[in-house]
Amino acid sequence: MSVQERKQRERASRERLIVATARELAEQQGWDAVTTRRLAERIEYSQPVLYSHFRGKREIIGAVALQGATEMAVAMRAATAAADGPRARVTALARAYLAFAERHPAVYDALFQLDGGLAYAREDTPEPLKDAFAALLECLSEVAGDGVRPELFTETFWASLHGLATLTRAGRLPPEDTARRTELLVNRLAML
Amino acid sequence: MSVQERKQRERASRERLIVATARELAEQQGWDAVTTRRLAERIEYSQPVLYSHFRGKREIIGAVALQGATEMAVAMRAATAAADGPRARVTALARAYLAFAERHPAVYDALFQLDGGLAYAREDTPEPLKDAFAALLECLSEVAGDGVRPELFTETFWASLHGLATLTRAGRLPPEDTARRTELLVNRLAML
DNA sequence: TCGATTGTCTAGCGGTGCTAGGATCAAACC
DNA sequence: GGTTTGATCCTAGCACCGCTAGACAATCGA
Repeated sequence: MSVQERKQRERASRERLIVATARELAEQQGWDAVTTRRLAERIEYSQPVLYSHFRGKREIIGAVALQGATEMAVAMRAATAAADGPRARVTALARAYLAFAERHPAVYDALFQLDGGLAYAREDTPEPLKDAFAALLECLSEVAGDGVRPELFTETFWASLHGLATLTRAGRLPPEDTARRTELLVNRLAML
Repeated sequence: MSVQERKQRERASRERLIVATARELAEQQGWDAVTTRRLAERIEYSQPVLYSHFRGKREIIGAVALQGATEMAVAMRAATAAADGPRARVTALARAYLAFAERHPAVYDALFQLDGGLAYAREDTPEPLKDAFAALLECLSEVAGDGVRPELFTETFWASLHGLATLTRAGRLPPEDTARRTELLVNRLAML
């Protein structure tokens, strides 16, 4: 029995290696550079091995996205926990969100821009994704304002941050005024 | 001379055909389906002909984006012109923007999601792009509020709409509440 | 009429995601 | 202990991608 268990462990470890390598490659050179050939070479296995762990490239992106969601939730909670009062919390959240997107562009893409084959905003949504949304919700609920469903407010606030993050990174918005735009968003959207 | 002119006309006409066909194909089956081979087949020329008009696929996307920018500017101005008062104008603008993104997803992608090799938010930004932003600016200036640069307000409002549009279309936000989110955005961001 | 130019095509390069089928090797059974 | 069985992994290859070199035909200017 112990032999089988060892093999299972090794298999699980190799799967983690694949995800970590894919993520590393994506952060270094962008997702376009993450080809099955390059990925296979880096983990020192042949291409078909990837397909014994994942259905295809899409699922690998999905795996990176799930990892990223967990980390994002942690980052959001850490940022808000360190802040005092609703206003400071929302500001910290917004800044932390944009910082995460800027510092981990590949993970952010896997989460919100690419197709990782994951279900969002549904009952069968994977737990890490639900939890990342919950982390936003926890902070934003207290500033949603009267008569506005916290979920709806969170979605809207999140979408605004997402727009800022993506347009800035794609060179559609000049990066200098990011802080001022963020401030404007917080001032106007949050009911303090 | 007239022969040369005729040839120039024919060449220009073929270029329009390429852009129109690329756009059509993208609207029907998504940009992934727009391959140089398929595109060449549809216009009934060989692949290299495309490269005598455009440097590559990226430039074709860029051409579709410029077309789209012009149409978007027209659509935004039409929507705001038909509305009475600042509030109605902003609401109309927001709805028209999201409607445009939903009805012309491929054009929207070419404009704001894909790399068409265009410069944004700079001096050398192509005129259609500047004008599309100007169309937003015209409407949003009057609700920017005191002490807020209209350009900065427009960028922020635009980014929020962009976030809503992309997250909704990518299945990250449930589509049912789009109207309510839009309403919330207008109510909070615009100073009426 | 003859070279030069222009326009277009066929064929092919190196790359992509993905898979069929064969080799290898360890565990299980007689 | 030798044989069979099953899991594991790799080589090789498919159809497709963006893009381009080089051959060929048609047209133009002298």
